[in-house]
Amino acid sequence: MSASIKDVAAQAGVSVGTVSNVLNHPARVSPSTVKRVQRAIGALGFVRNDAARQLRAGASRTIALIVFDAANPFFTDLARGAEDAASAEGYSVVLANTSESDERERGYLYLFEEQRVRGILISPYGDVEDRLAALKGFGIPSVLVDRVSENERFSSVSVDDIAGGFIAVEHLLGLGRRKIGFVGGPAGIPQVRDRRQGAEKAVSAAPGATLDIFGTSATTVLEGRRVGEIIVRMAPAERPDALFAANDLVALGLLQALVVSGQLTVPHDIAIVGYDDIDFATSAIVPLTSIRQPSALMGTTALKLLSNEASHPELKPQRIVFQPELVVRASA
Amino acid sequence: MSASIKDVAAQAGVSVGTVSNVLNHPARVSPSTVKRVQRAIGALGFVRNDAARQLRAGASRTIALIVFDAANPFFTDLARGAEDAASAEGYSVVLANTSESDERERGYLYLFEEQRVRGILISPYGDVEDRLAALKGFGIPSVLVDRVSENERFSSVSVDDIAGGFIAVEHLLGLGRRKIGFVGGPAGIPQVRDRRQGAEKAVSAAPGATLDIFGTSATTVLEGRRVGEIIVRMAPAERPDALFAANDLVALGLLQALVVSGQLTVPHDIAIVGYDDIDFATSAIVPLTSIRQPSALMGTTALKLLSNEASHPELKPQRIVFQPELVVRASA
DNA sequence: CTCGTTTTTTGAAACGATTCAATGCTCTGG
DNA sequence: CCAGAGCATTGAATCGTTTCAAAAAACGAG
Repeated sequence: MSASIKDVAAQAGVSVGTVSNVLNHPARVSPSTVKRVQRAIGALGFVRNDAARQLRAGASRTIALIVFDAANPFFTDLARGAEDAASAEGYSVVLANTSESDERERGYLYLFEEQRVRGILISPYGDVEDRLAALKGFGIPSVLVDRVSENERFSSVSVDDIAGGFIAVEHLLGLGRRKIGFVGGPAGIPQVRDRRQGAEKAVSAAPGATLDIFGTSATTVLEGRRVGEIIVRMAPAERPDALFAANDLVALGLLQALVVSGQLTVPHDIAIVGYDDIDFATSAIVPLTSIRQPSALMGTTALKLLSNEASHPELKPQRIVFQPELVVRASA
Repeated sequence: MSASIKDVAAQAGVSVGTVSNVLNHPARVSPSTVKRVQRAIGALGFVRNDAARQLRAGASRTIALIVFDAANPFFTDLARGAEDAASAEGYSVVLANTSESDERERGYLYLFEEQRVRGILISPYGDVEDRLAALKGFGIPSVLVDRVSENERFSSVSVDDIAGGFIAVEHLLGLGRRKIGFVGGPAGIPQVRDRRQGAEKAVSAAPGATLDIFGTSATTVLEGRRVGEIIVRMAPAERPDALFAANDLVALGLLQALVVSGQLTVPHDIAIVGYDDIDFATSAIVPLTSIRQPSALMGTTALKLLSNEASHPELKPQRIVFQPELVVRASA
């Protein structure tokens, strides 16, 4: 259908080898030939067939980024960071969204193995480390983002979520709150687990403070709203006076439910702290106090790590941990 | 590095042709052989090399979705719709974000041509129709989303933005507002142009009503905030009493600026209507009145159209237009 | 047991690029 | 004028699949 390197060679009156050299090693070819070949390329509208190139050369210039919630601004920020770094290094990033589905996550890993991508940036949802290890064996490295590798098998770029949970709840305790609620789930997700653990640590250091757990099936606005409605209906004596949400989406959902109820005000009756400090946190009904992660920087860093490992497979996995930061606004 | 079809053939004691048949036309192969080959595949951890497959077979099973702002929830919703439809039809969707850059948009188009994707779903930012037409000539069809084709060259799935702009401003006029401001840009983007045009239509039908234009360099929260600060500083007599924002991100930015100033309340002093009805509109400081687009449905529809054209290239371009819907909340 | 038919399997030829040893040039110094 | 060095170019081999004509095997009917 479209022109091949052979057509270009014929048009320019040279051999296919020369055309390939113009494409890949222009210095090896005389300037006049380069010009002639480029004219032919332009005339025919020739575009390299990446499949053929990859088949022969072995490796592609594409990096896959797999996230479990592409709608979460934290991940879109992270993706932007990764893309910026990628285009600087000559890679392209394609994004895959698994929508919190183990099955889709496996599906995309399989697809990217078929495509022999140069590397994988992943914020894992399910249990995929064994799978990633197998891929590494076949020459496809991965870097985990927003999660550390269970046994140091992979490089990772993450944030100290335990510290994040700790400073969030410490802030609430500092405001005099004692009956803290943690809202988030599923419990299996490391981010959720760590943030909760940090919260527990802070609570156990404060005499008289308690931590109630409100589980969610996903960290979304919808689930936050659902839990918020439950909290609104609780007896005043049992109700928490502060909530720490596993991320800002959940926090926004909680906020909505409380405000809509008309019975509870934030932060007076219930203070709320979120996590991620997404753009929308600022423009919430009650601007959200949140824990900031350097999302774009994490993306950039992860991509650089990956690109490094792609060219030097013998490198030892590196673990990079950023520190989170409390951003105080109106909600707590 | 990884096992090839040849290794599988050797392991199973059959020819490569048979292995290929097991993979692609299992019915042609005897059940016992199928089983033997599958065992070999499992034992070796064989995964098809997509580059080789594509090279020989010509077409891939990947569809590209190119958007200019992946952080905009409207596009993530649309992407989700497209992905759902894609997995139902056996395609995979990879997402590319051009971040409102002509250059990146061209770069991704080139990449996807190199990769010979099966089709392209694009919400164009720059002027790319000629480029897309060339791709179509090479057997790569495209469908435009959230934008119609200038001269019916491509199928498109869009919303009647003129109608959307009209009902937004009509609503503001119905509230008694007369000094309307339109906030959005760049003016070249069709979505912005049409919404503004609809606004103008509504204003010109209302005696005594005026429309001021406040340009932005992008439809982002940041730009909305910038314009909001300008509006706060305007002399009361000159200030609009209602704002229609080109999308919800801009509207949220405006809202932030007005609320932060402490001098103007929404909707009392200034009413605001946004566009897209993103999830976060509900949880805004002042819940946002907005124009809803059926984003996920648009994604699904676009993908089906594309898949159709991929298998029947002779089909005439189709234009599907959805009607927008006013969602009234507190801000107007 | 043979012949014809149907089903299963084979193996070589693509696909379009890259690579690299071999060849063809053009100079330069002696 | 020639040998030798240094560039520029060539063209065949290769990557891992799919495809398809042809061979082989299996089966049934006579």
